Amino acid sequence: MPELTARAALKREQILDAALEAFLENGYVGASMDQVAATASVSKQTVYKQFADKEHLFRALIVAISDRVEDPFAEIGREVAEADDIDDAVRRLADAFVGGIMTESVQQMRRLVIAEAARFPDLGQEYWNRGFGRVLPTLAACLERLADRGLLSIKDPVIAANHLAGLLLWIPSNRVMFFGRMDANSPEELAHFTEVGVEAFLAAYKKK
Amino acid sequence: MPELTARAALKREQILDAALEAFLENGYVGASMDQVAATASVSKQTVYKQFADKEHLFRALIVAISDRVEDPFAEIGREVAEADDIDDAVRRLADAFVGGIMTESVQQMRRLVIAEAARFPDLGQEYWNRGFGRVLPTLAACLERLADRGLLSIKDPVIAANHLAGLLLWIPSNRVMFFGRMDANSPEELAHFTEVGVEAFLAAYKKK
DNA sequence: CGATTTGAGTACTGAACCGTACCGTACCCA
DNA sequence: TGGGTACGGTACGGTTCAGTACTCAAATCG
Repeated sequence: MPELTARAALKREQILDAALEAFLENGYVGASMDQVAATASVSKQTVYKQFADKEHLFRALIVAISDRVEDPFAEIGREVAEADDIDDAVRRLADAFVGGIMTESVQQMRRLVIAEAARFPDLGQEYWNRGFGRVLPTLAACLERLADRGLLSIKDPVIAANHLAGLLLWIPSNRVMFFGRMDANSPEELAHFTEVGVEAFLAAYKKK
Repeated sequence: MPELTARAALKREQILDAALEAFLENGYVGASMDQVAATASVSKQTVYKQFADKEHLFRALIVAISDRVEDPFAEIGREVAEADDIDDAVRRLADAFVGGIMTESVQQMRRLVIAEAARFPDLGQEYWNRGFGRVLPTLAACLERLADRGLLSIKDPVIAANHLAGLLLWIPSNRVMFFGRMDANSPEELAHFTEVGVEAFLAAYKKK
């Protein structure tokens, strides 16, 4: 593992930022290494010193981004798991969930990874595992705890977590994916979809 | 509207078939017109006689495919709407729905359109409207009829239809999108996801 | 301060590809 | 049967782009 100098590490960040921009805008094939180097204010020599070729750059980018996905639900999850008002608890969980995922950057990455999943299936796997694969168990654990406390009625916590995600995200996520624009959902619509999703989840999973 | 000779129409079909294959495999930028012509067993001259350029070919392909989406739920929808056993009715609806959508061709097109939605936002719209936009109202109408007959409890039929779709498709569709392979879901898993999705939908929307 | 490394800028090579042009053949219609 | 059109094959011009090479200035280090 070659230790990078501070300067080299900085350049590397610049290159990855530029690569993110280029790949998001034009896809893997459409993005050019010249464009990346120019946007990064760096020479191609420097790019190719850090990354063997275009494919290595792309892989490094996806891995770096998916690593950066910190789990913002760990805290809200722990907190909500001990709440007493189940309606309010699920609602807060849903707000945090939707707020964290229906973001321009997350949705753009989602589209990019999907678009290249046929070319780089292992990267799709990787991104899935480090992204959703990390927040979903947290969500599931939270729901399981609420079930143990007698507030929800759940057979399979992972399925329940997926159902909550599907109820909340199916509509707005599809819109962004197909319409190609983040503003496919107005904030009011997003709030509405979240609300009716929460209601459906509670109707299905709330302890009677 | 220039009338096409039978021969020209045949060639056109061959070209569109080849274009579908090429674009699915390599995306818009990655697919080459030479490849399309070769796969179609046609000269480039013929390709460019029918389609002004690559973009026109792509647009024509997407429109042709989305037009081809006949509504296979109209019949099953009408039939199920008058059923008496609500559990069985929803289950049959779900089977038809999942069976019709979790198909290799549908999922591949879905990925392609999503991948190019940033480049061709209007095509994403078009595909959405002619695809989901046609089957979803059918589903909603069916659910509404079941609600009118006192078997379901539904506020907004379109939302309910979307919730059913989300419960059924969120997991397997995401798998295909990210894993890049259709066999990301075994038939057993697919059946399981469908079953638990139906159960959750019934728990949420069945008339008590 | 001098020597070595780093990197920006740029030019270059080879390949791929879009769109066009040309040629010779097969088919179609009068 | 003969003239014209459609078409397959192929070659070509122009452009883009990945990856390499080279020059020279600037930063780093002994």
